Amino acid sequence: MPELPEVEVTRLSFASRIEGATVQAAYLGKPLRWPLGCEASTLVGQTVGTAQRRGKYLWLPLGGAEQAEQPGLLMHLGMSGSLSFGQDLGARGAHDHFELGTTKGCLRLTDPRRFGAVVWSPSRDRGAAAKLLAGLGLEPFDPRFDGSALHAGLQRRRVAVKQALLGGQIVVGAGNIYACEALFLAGIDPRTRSDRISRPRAERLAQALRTTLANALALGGSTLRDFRDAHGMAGDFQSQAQVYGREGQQCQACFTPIKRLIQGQRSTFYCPQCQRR
DNA sequence: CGGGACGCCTGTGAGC
DNA sequence: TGCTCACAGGCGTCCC
Repeated sequence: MPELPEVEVTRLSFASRIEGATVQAAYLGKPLRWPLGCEASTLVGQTVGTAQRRGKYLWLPLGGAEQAEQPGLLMHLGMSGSLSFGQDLGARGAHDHFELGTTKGCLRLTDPRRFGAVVWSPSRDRGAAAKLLAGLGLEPFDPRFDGSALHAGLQRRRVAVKQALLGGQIVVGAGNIYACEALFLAGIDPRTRSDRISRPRAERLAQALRTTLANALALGGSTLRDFRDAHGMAGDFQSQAQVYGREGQQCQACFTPIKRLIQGQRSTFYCPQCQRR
């Protein structure tokens, strides 16, 4: 589920409401992808800072104001995770595997498949968080991410361009939906070898990726099944998708049937007419 | 090292 | 109705 737009929509939906709260309790349910890495009691009494996003990770600083190196929780929503935040979230369900009770409300991670994670780290730049964030590519809205940076990154790989986008070593944030959509918007066949993408096409792809992600962000992300922001609001981008999940349906630009293929064990959707090598 | 396959875990929908 | 199977938004790890 959660790609960059969903993670950012989630962050925006609770960050300002939880900021400054004091942690009163922490609950751990079934194991997530990795162990928390500290005792639940370590979190109690900590002050929540400003939630940040890096790629598809959220960083929730704990431990007071503006310390140079404050500890915190690195969170990932995996494939099926979502966060909710509120004063009264109701009874815990079978898929609620982490909760942070605070003076301003309860932050709860619901994640049926448990590919998500909540990991304590002594700081964002050291320990577990640093290790998980190392090697991530540029943020798509970072001014340093432009056609030239994308082109250079693609030149260094020789996988299909779709997989280079998904990998996250060049640019972060695109998952299966938005990688497919951005490639459609840029008119590029997803099977094209990344090092064969010309400079002008890389320029177009960089712009297409930003446009796609910004559009999804504005629509509250994509809700294919269970994505909700921390208020419980569903996203609406899925209704705008041009290729994702539309195998056999007509391309809205040229009426050619959308095709599906498998790349790296994942479905890729594309228009064989609009997208060229 | 780059690249590809695998596995983590649960739910859903299709087909029989 | 009930079973089995394929498949699902991510990504670290293990091989070659």
